[in-house]
Formats: sequence, structure tokens, C-alpha cells
Amino acid sequence: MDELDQILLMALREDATQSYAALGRLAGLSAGAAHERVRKLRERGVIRRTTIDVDPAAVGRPVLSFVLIEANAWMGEEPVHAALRAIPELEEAHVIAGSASLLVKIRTGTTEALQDVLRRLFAIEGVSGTQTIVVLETVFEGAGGPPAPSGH
Amino acid sequence: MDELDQILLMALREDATQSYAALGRLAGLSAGAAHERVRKLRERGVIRRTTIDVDPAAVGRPVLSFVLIEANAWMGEEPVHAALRAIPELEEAHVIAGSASLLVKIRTGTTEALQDVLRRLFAIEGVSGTQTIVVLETVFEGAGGPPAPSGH
DNA sequence: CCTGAAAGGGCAAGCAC
DNA sequence: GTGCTTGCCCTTTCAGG
Repeated sequence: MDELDQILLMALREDATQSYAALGRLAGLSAGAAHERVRKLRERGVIRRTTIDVDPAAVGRPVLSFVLIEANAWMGEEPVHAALRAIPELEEAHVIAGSASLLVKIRTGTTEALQDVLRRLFAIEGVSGTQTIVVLETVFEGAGGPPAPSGH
Repeated sequence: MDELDQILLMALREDATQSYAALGRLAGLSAGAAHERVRKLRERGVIRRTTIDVDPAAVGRPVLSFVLIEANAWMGEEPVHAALRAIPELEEAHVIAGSASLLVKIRTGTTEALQDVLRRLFAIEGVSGTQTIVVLETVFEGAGGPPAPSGH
């Protein structure tokens, strides 16, 4: 994980379709060397996968919200995790420190659909309350960080 | 945006490196037709970009936190947005409804580094307070949704 | 880590059905 | 949308330095 790997990761986050030749140019490496480094980054799990960034509004989920979940039981166990995974509107779920127990990120088509997700969250054993934060506008949100502060 | 497009998007989220032949097989299309649909999805902006999913811990940012920012001024304007963008530890920033004004997602190497980010947030004009939520464990967090509930 | 070369595969464009 | 063809670039893997 030296500086060259950092450059490669940054470049791939911006565009994972570019060729190893282009990546090599950015890092000052040959295409072969760039390819070898990226292969090792995948192997080590630094790069988990190659994926696409989908516009949520374009697929009918313009409403973004975060929900703090309070619980009267420990929420760090597998049955709870499985229940969370079963809700497709959840984009993220975290066990947190603080007055609440969980924080989840939710995308729905409408606020009515959000309400239905909340209903399903309340159905999970141990959940005693929720606090919903509705997003009015997303300033930025991307594949790991604000758009390249001094990247290229 | 019919059902076939949905299948293609789902498959690409899981693995954007797979061939159009494989995508076509999943959707019941030829490689050429699959390619054409994906090309149009990119063109329309439904697919914003192809990117990689990097393990935050592997790049020295194991500490994840969310911060609710209170402000005594409207935070929806561009100077504020620019100030947020200038903080590389911020992974997301949202203008929200509710008692706080902004919600940001932060990744740092240590809690000391988090403290320094908070200091920089306080330096933004209009910021009057913060409430920090530290993540103990991430249950899931991926490219758009829990790992394929009934996907394949 | 670089160069070079050979081999394979996927992508793009065009056209007929 | 399918099936096919042609050309091109990139990837992959080998060699050797």
C-alpha cells in the first residue's frame, strides 16, 4: 500500500472502466505493472469489487432518509442483522454508540413507503423507538470521498 | 426502465467486470442487446459511473462516524457546500429536515483524526453545534442495498 | 519493475432478418 | 431484438533483463 497503490485506487474509484495502460500512465508505471498491482489489491481485499453507481432517483427511489433506532436489547447479534438484511429499502445498517442503538440509511419512492419501512423496523424484536431524519438535498455522496480534492 | 434493465443493473452492481455475454444470459438477451441496453443506461445517467468498492480499513480509515450539524443559518447554499467538499474525510453530506441542519458521514484513521474533522466543521460559517455518532460495527453497506435478497 | 511478443477475448459498427 | 462479420484495442501470459 504505497503511494502508487493510492493513485491507482483513486483513479479506479473515478472510473473503473479505464484501461491498465491509462492507469499506468497516471501512476508512472507500465500497463503490465499497473495490472499486477491492481490484481494484488483485489487479491488482498483492498478492492472488494467492481460495481456501478446507480442514480437512485432514476430507479424510483428519490426519498433518502436516515433512521436512528432505539432498542431495549442488544442489537449486535445475527438474528437482528438478518432482519435488517431482509428489508431491501435499507442501503446501510450500523450498530452505533450513543443514545440510539442502530443507524440505518433508507431509500424509498415515497414518504408513504418510508412509513412502511418504519413499520417493518418496529416489528424487529427489541426495537423500542425510532427517530427519522429526512434528507432534503444531498450535497455529495460518492464512491469514497468528495470528488478528488487534489486528485488530478 | 423495464424489468430487464432492472436485472442488468442488479447484476452490474454485484459485479461490473462480467461480460455482456454473461449479462445477456441473466436477462435472457443476446450479448449485443445487453450491451446496447447498458450503453443506454449510461447515456441516460441511470448508471452514473463504474467504480470500485474499497475496504476503508485497508486504506487506513477504520473509524466511521456520522455527525449531525446544527446551524444558526441556512446551510443549503454553495459556499457551505464548497467548505464541506474541501474536507476529504467526508464521504457524504446531506441537508436534512429536523432539529439539525446537516448530516455528514466521516471516515478517519483514529478518533483523534475525527476530532480534527469536527474542528474543521466548526470553522464553517454558521455552524453552531454538532452531535457525533460513532459506528461500532457496520452490519452491511454496499453499492445500493442489502446483498440481493431474492436477486439470483 | 520494464520491455516485447504472441494469443485470446471482448467491444464497436454495420447490416440482414 | 437477433445473429453474424470485421476490425480494433485491451488483457493475459509468456519470455528475458
